[in-house]
Amino acid sequence: MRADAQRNRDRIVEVARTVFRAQGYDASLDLIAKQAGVGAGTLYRHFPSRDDLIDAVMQSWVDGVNETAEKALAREGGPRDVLLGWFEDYVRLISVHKGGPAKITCAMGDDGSPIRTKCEVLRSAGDRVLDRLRAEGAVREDVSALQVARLVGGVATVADQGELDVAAVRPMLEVVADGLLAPGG
Amino acid sequence: MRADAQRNRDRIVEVARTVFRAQGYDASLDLIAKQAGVGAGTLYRHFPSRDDLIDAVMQSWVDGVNETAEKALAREGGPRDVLLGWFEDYVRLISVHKGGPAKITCAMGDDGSPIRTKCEVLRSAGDRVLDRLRAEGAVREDVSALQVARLVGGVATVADQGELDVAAVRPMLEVVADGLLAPGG
DNA sequence: TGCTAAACGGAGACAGTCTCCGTATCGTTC
DNA sequence: GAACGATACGGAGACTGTCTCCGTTTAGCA
Repeated sequence: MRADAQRNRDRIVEVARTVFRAQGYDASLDLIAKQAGVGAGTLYRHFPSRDDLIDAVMQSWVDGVNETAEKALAREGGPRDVLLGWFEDYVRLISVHKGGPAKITCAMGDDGSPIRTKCEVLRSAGDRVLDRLRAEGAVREDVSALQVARLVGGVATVADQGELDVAAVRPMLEVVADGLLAPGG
Repeated sequence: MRADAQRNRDRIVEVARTVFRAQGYDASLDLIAKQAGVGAGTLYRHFPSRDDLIDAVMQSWVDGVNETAEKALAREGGPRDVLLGWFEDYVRLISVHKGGPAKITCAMGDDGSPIRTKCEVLRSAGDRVLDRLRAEGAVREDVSALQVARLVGGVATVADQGELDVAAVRPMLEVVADGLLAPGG
């Protein structure tokens, strides 16, 4: 890639990050282009669709995910605490940007999504946490990690769109956690 | 209201119902106006915001909700079956239109929402089901009916946006049900 | 220094939202 | 049944956002 192209691309992503954070993922792309000091054509050449831009914005964020999963695994306490801790972190992670929970949860399991790679990181992090708990026999076997991600993602989506605070989210996560710890069937 | 105004209003709602069902709640309002044979001004006078129109479209649908709750209460079987039956019906009810789950779940608990009245019907139906199960001591007390509605609504939202089928939704609802039946705390 | 492939950028086509205001219609009153 | 005021209509058009096309510019190589 030519040096000027790289420069422009970087600037677009940087501007998009701030704008998305402030206005959500449906902010005007032309505005982002203008703020980045490039033409609309340049933005669309680098990022043919909105999702492609979102994917780029999320790149740095991904690193935090794995770190968080490690933290969850290292947590003291019983399975319920580990699970709840991870759920809360997970919700926080995917809620960094407004509209994020819906975007991510929706893309999860959709192999054609432009943000697929980001979802995989999240999923494999979730897998690690669940696998450990399953190894301890603490969590029911008949629910896949993908379904857990969707459940918790659903809670996060509702919280995000309804602008609920942490206190309102916690009890819902408890229900999900208890449902997973219960024998089920 | 003048007779011609009433006629136009009715036609707009009828057209909107079909268009929303086919294209989702973000269909073009100008198109709906055109199909109803009225000017854009007429549509916007009757329904200042999109949500006002959605509210009107949902009116007939509300009647089905109470009926469904009665059905759930009359269901044979233990608390788990009653709960799961209601959850599945609930998801089906709010998923009649594409985008419905997010719209409804989001408005739930928001007193200023134009579709507030519709949500209340749903909530009171859910309350009746939960109250009966609580009276039997089958369901934990520390989770409100609103939170249950949000949990199940979250599942429905994810299913709607990710176009999941019933088979994928069922296990998630089971987790929620088991979480509610579990002692918790 | 000159050349060419690569990249730029912004005008403009298109689509959707929403308002404004001149025009038409209803229904009431005499 | 004619006249009138309140009510409602409708569509042009201002505005905003998306996305493309193509003439112009520039980086990087020889």
